Amino acid sequence: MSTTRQRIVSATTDLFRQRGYNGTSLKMITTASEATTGSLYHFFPGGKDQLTADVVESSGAAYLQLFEMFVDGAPNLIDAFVEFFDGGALLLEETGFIDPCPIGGIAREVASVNEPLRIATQRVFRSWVESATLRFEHAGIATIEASDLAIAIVAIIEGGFVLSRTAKSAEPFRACARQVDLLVRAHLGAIRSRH
Amino acid sequence: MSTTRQRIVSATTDLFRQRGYNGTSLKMITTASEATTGSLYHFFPGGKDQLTADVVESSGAAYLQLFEMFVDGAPNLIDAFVEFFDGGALLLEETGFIDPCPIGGIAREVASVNEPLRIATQRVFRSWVESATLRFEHAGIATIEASDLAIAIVAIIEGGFVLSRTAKSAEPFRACARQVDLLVRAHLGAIRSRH
DNA sequence: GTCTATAATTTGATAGAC
DNA sequence: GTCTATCAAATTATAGAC
Repeated sequence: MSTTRQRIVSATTDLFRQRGYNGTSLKMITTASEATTGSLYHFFPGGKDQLTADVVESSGAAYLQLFEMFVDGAPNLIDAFVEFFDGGALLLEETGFIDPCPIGGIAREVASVNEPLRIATQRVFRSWVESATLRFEHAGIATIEASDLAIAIVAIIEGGFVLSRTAKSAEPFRACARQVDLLVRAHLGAIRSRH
Repeated sequence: MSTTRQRIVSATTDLFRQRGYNGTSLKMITTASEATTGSLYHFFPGGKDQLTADVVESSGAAYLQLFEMFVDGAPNLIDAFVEFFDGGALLLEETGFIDPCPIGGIAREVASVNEPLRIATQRVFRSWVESATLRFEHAGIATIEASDLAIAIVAIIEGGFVLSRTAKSAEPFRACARQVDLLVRAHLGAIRSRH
């Protein structure tokens, strides 16, 4: 069984993935979660923004865990990213190209106009970049290059989602996957060539 | 002198870059452009969405022209992208990290819920990818790889903007620039190694 | 914890005079 | 082409009973 609070967060996450932050009203959220206004404000006295911060935090943590599962469960970095991007492409297709990740969209809408939410999204991106950087370093890539690579991959995932949603096709995201593969190989090749 | 119509489109573009599509009201637009509701609906009988389509189309064309200017004016592809990304990083800093490009944000907000606007953004992205692909082919890169590379670079630009706006720092975008440099070199290097 | 009613404001859009 | 007045609906949020 799911609690009212969980239903609200889950419905909000789904709505944000389809319609974005400003495109989602509290009425849509209470309807989709079968909760009342009273319940929503009981769990989130800070209203829409507090609820949004919760969505950002929980989605961010879930994606971080998913990423680490892929990388730490794969025999090597190359395979890990192939699997990870394959999963993303399938998810896009299976869900009719709604946004796999609500955070980038929220980030874009709030970055210049809502400082608390901007900071919440910044924290999430930083956690992803740090996690990926650490894993690249463990694979032998130097710190600075590892950080650059991690940032670029997060960026290309975010951008790839936008292109694929816009085209209603997973092909752009798959093209991004192939270029990430190339890029990671270039970094790993640079290690071998130093020996 | 600027016409009323131009002021409306320009003000809307700026507001979208700061607050997104759903975050911008017609009231904000008429205030910022010093136009009245009557004027707005005179030039855009289709209302907000027709105005948005105009913003997408004109911004898309402007960026396409800017990109082609950089590439066709540079001695080679590597230099062209270094200059292009440098310009993007400076723009971010100079404008206080508002979105350099309104299209990606609109695309994300409308992709699943507004089919005419989704198609408008799709057309823009396609025009960018086609232009870049053509130029990569002219540099000797095979068609499929050229297309993949073009898509990945558009994605990384969009994603890099999001990361830099979220961090209020141009550093993430500059990290993306360095990885694009590496990636383009990898593709050009693959040509030389075939000779 | 949940419910309904409602406040106060803002939204996109229209009408019709000038 | 521009202006003001106005509409109907939707918005976030609060109050207070249960």
